[in-house]
Amino acid sequence: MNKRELIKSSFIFNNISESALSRLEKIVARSTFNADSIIFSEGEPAEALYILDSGAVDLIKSSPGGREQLIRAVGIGETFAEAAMFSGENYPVTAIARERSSVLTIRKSDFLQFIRSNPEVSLNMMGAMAKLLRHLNTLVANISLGSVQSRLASYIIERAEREKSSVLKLGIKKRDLAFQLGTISETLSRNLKRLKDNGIINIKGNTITIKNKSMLKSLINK
Amino acid sequence: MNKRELIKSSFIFNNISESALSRLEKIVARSTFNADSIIFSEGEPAEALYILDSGAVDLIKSSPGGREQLIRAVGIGETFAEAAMFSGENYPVTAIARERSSVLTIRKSDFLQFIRSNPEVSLNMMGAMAKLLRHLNTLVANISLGSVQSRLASYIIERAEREKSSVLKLGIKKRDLAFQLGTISETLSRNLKRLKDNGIINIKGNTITIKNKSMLKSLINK
DNA sequence: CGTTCGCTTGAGGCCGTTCAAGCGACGTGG
DNA sequence: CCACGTCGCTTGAACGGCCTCAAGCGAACG
Repeated sequence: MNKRELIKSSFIFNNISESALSRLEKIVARSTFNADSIIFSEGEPAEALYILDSGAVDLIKSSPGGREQLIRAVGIGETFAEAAMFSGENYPVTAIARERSSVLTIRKSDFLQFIRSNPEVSLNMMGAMAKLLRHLNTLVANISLGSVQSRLASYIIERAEREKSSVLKLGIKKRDLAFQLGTISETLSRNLKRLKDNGIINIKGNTITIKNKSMLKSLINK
Repeated sequence: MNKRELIKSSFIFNNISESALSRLEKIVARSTFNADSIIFSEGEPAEALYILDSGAVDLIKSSPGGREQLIRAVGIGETFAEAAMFSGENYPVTAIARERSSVLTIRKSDFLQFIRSNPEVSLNMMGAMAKLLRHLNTLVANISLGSVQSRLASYIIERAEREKSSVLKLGIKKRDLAFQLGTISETLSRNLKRLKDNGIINIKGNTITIKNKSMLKSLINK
């Protein structure tokens, strides 16, 4: 997509005026990252706000021991590194491009100056941050209160409802799904088997078929 | 504290103009909650922004099974229910007054209208939300990547550094500390014992003395 | 002096991890 | 075209962390 179109289609610059859009174009840069490359690392000085154009970006936290936790899978048109704009000096997470990805960047000082004269962008920004807060709230609850079984159930239900189908083609490796659920492939494998053994779903290769949606729903938060 | 003073001392209305302060006074109400009473519940329609005046308020998520996870212990002068102002219709968490607490409330519509004409408040609000995002990021990491031992170690280190002392008077029941660390009193008890047995800390009643700070630090994120 | 409260300690069990092995699909080179 | 490697996934065995349930114990208090 061309830069102008992309800016307009992003959540935070939605419905922006033409004149503001022109000013924005001057302070927005585009850059590209290869699969598995790091866009920024936790603890680095924060310099820019990012908007995902194409590809896939994960925000993760990692422990000294090498374990990782997915914080957010960034959607296309979404911003990331919002918190770095308004508090602290460093990025709180690491951003990794999972596939070859194109992003827009706005330098922190440029962005802060820009929103001063565009209060409607502030409102959008607060909307975006509020959504994130909600996301993180439920993430905390999912991790601490729910089992892998429960997180897997919500994942399947959520995707089924989004795609309005009871047949899901995963589209990602099970290893990556496990990571997204905060576990490892062995554990995911065992949990899928359990759901299958209980007659709740069917699995064939990379495809899951929901056989008993209400039982699946009843497993959430257990 | 009187209302005017309190508003001025809160983070998001810091350095506000006199005229704005006068307008604020008209839309701010004060209310009081007894210990262990619920201020609002997760899922309820969100009607107001809150500022903690005095007392102690916890924001929690609970599971159908009755388990709870502390999301945030609200500090005095801090706002809560920010996310409810800018996204969605419902509160994402439950707010409980742990002691008798006094809070200021601003109705959602009043607040949204107010910030439109006070862009500096928007900036403060974004600062507050950004801090929260950071807090939640580290909370997720702590819960999912670290053990109870690790969370306990960070808690002790953090308090010791804040209070600039290697002797800590807990000031809360161990049961509540356990909850704050996302565990239960038995597990906390065992972990304190382990630290003591390893010569890292000393415990006498409600007081912890750090004997080996570097070893304690090395346990964080393990 | 007995009850209650907060805390500790023990026994047992569950969930999820690690380590290790097996297995089918697939591709490549002999 | 087959043999052999790799890759993604599954399955088993063992282990460990944390929870539950239950009991014990000292301090505070009526």
